[in-house]
Amino acid sequence: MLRERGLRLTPQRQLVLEAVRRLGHATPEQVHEAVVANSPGVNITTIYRTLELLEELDLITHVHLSHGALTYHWASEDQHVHLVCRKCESVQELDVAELRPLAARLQEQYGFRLDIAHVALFGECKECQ
Amino acid sequence: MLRERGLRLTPQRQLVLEAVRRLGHATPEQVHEAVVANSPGVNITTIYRTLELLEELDLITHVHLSHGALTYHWASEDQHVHLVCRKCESVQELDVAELRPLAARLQEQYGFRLDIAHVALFGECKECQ
DNA sequence: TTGCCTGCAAACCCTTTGCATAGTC
DNA sequence: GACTATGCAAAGGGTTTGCAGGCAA
Repeated sequence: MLRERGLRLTPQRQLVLEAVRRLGHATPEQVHEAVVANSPGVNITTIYRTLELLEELDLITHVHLSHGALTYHWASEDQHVHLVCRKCESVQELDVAELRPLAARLQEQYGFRLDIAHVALFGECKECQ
Repeated sequence: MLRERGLRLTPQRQLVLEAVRRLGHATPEQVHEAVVANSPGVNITTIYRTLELLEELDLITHVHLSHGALTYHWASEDQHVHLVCRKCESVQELDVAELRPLAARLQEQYGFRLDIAHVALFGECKECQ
C-alpha cells in the first residue's frame, strides 16, 4: 500500500502498525513505549507522524475517549463503541449493533452519516451509580 | 448559591456566568475574550477556575466536541446532542429525545447511565458526503 | 542518486500550579 | 480583619514543526 503511493516502507512504520494491532487500544505514548521496547531510539515524533499516516491509509482509526485522550486501534478489528464513565474513568465496550437504529435514524432524518466506531459515550457506570 | 457554600460573589464570576449564557457554546478562550471585552485585565486563569467552579455548582456543563476542544454551555438550556462532522468540523444540534431509546437500553442492559447532553457524535454531515 | 523519513530540539497550544496581593464578607 | 479569589508568571502535558542527516527505492 505504501509503495503504491510512492511512500516508503520503513522499520518504524512496521513497528508502529504492529504495536497498534497488538495493543488493541493505545495512546500515542503507549504505542511509543511498545515500539521502544523492541527498538530503542525511535522518536515519539515518528510515532505521531506514522499514526497519522496509517490512519490516512485506513489501516487504523482513533477515538476520543476523554479529556482529549486519543486512542488508536486496528481498523479492521471488531468495531465497538466506548462507554466512558466520567467518575471512575473506566471504559466499557459495546457492540456497534446497539447503535444501528440510531445511525439509521440520523442518516434518514438529518443526512448525517454516523461514524459508529468513532463514538464514545459518556455517563456513569453501574458501579458508580 | 455561592454564599451558601461560603464562597464569594465576585465580578469575575458574574461575568463568566453571563458570558457562557450569552455565548451558548464557548471554549474557555472564547469566554475569556467575551469577558475581556467588557472588563480587560481578567486573566484566563480565572476563567478556567471559574468555569470549573460553575460546573461544580451545576450552573454550566461542558462537552468534548473534538480534538479535546472543550465547550461550555448553560446547564438549564435545552439539552441537545452534538453531531460533529469530521470533515468540515461543523456542529449540528440534535434533540436529546433522539437518544432516549438508546439511553434506556444502555441502562437496562449494561447498567450504564448515559449522560445524554454530554454526548458528541462524530461522522460526516450531509454536505460532505 | 533522489528525495522521502527520521531524530533531535524547539516551539506550540491548552491547561494547571505557586505565590503574593487584592477584595469580599 | 480573616481568608478566599485573583493576577501574574512559570511549569506542565500532549502534540507539531523545522531542519540536517539517514536511508529506502
